[in-house]
Amino acid sequence: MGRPPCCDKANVKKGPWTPEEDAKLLAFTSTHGTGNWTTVPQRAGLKRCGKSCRLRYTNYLRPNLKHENFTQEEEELIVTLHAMLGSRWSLIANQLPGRTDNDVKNYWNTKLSKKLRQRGIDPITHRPIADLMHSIGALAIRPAQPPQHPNTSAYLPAPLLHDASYHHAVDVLQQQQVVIDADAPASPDNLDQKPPPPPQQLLKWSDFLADDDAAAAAAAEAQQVLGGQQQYQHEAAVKAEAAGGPGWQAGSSAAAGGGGRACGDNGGGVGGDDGAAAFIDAILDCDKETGVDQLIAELLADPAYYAGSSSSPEMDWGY
DNA sequence: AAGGCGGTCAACCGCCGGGAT
DNA sequence: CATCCCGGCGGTTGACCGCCT
Repeated sequence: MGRPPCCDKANVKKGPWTPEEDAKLLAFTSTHGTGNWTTVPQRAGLKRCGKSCRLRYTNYLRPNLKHENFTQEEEELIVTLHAMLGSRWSLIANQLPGRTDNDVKNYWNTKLSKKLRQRGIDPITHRPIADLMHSIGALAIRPAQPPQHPNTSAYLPAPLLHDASYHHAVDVLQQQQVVIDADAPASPDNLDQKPPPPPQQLLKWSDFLADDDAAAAAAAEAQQVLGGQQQYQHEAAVKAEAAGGPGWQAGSSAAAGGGGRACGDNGGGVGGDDGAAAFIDAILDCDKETGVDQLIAELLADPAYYAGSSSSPEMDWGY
């Protein structure tokens, strides 16, 4: 059971907002600010739930919102950030001035994911669908392998980038002596738990597990370094595992970290209202330090990445 | 002209994290 | 430490609109 409703639903208006309601809310917020949304409806003379007021304001009435179409630059940024962060729309929206998380989410669901699919890219993993099908086919002829470790992210998806680039990114990080297990310091026990994958195997499910686990753990490590602003989804994945459910979804964003990060100090702690933006900035900074940003840029510019793209090295979304 | 259908997007719902008490 | 409350988030829904037949 979740929390009880935040307001008396019987006496609350639902559905589309009228211009009068918008005017009331705008007048109230312009004079009183936006604190304590639960009291806003009453004080503003609205028969609305406080959450509804907050949503209406943040998604529609807030100053400096853009209402025009997304630009190509914004599209590219969304795709890049989605590859890195998964469906963490608020973080992505923080990098797009004037856009809300709802805007970005809707645009992704209605436009961008379709474009990616048309290009032969799986919008969830950002991998070529052909690769995924190949992997599925290869898995289908293998005997099932139970998870080797109780805390493994057994259901994490495969790396989101091209395997070669993904593993290159991991190599880069490992060469920098990145600590890849955030939950426990590196130790012989941990090494025992995660033996290196045997070489010369074209595809092995446990290889994905090891890499994803490492990527998720490294992302969590980076998160710790960044000041714990956001609880990384690796934890959620572990929790989901412990609860008996698949942790792949919760861990997907961590795995989407592009090979894990544990960069140095990014200029102190991250906090306050700019925390999320600073978090993204820190990730991007880390990518620059490790060269992952270059990898992503190369991937996005690579026609082969967008399987249907025939010629242009740049992203051409025009249809 | 009208009904079906799909796309878009505003709004709602339920859950979670964190601060306050 | 436990509980309550609030803001925020992501997923989902449903109304609306335009296009097609």
